[in-house]
Amino acid sequence: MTLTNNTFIGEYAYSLDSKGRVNIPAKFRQALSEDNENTFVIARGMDPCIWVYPLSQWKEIETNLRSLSSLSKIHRTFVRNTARYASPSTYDKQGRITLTPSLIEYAGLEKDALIIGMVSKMEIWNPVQMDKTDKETIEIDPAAYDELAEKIIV
Amino acid sequence: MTLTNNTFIGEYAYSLDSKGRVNIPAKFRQALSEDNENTFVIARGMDPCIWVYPLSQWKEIETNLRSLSSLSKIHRTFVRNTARYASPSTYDKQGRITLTPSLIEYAGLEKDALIIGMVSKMEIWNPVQMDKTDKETIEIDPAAYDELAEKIIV
DNA sequence: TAAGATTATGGGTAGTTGTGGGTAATTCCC
DNA sequence: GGGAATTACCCACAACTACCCATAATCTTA
Repeated sequence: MTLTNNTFIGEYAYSLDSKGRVNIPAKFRQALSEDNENTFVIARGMDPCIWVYPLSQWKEIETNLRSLSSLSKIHRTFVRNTARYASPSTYDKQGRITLTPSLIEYAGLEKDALIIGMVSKMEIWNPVQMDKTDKETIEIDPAAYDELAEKIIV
Repeated sequence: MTLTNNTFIGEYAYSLDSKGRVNIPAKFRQALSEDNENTFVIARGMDPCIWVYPLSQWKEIETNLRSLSSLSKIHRTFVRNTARYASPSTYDKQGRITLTPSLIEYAGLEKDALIIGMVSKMEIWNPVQMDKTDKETIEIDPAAYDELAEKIIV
């Protein structure tokens, strides 16, 4: 059963091998539309994890980045911080993508990798780090949730 | 895997050899469209680094520079500073371009060279200088940065 | 439940990439 | 115009990466 194109939900536990490869859940691969050419773009997440975009999604981000002028220091910095750690990765015959050493280090990945569907993209976490972040998040400001409630219906 | 034509993302650590040559990442070379004739234009960056444009991209910049009137002192200065240190460089069979001594000095390059994809162009940094600039960036106006982040959904 | 298909994980190999250095051609200067 | 210095082009090697195959575990289907 395939959900909407390029939409990812659910959580999967995989392992990172000695060559820096992780499996992409079969369901996620099936959800990828043809124009992605079996390719994702991996990048630094805002949290200590790796963000994985379908190629088509990333291209939209690139288009937006192109519209920023390098005369502005803030724009330059933003483009640099966004593009710098990003890297395309096509999955192999077995459905694995290769992560860069830089991103593996950033996310603190070791043997285990937790893959989480984030609807338009996915995240790769060290399970230990995920636990830690979960506990911190419990103390989220209720007022902030009220603000969110106005933007989104669940 | 090739992304969009003339689009550069990711970070690569290379070395500058005794002849002033640096490698262009293979992925970047593959992204170059045919009409660039294996040629880049190197120029002074706004930050202490070297900007490397695909030839076709540089030609667009030239067109834009033409539209600036020399009646304005700011325009004159901008055109002069931009054009003055710019120089075309075709990569050799091994994929390396030769940098000019003037630009090497401007960017403070020594043995190590950090190449950063900036979507429409790339930057060459001395890694030490990049670290320093990174730290300064923390003091960037967070409000302005957040505003950008809202315009561009990553 | 059994057989077949799919999925997750490990490892081998050939081709590509990054780096150093050598030689011929060109440019520059006296 | 001749010599020195610089530049452009070529070759070689080591390290790495992408691609391939193999196997075990899991899921699907008849």
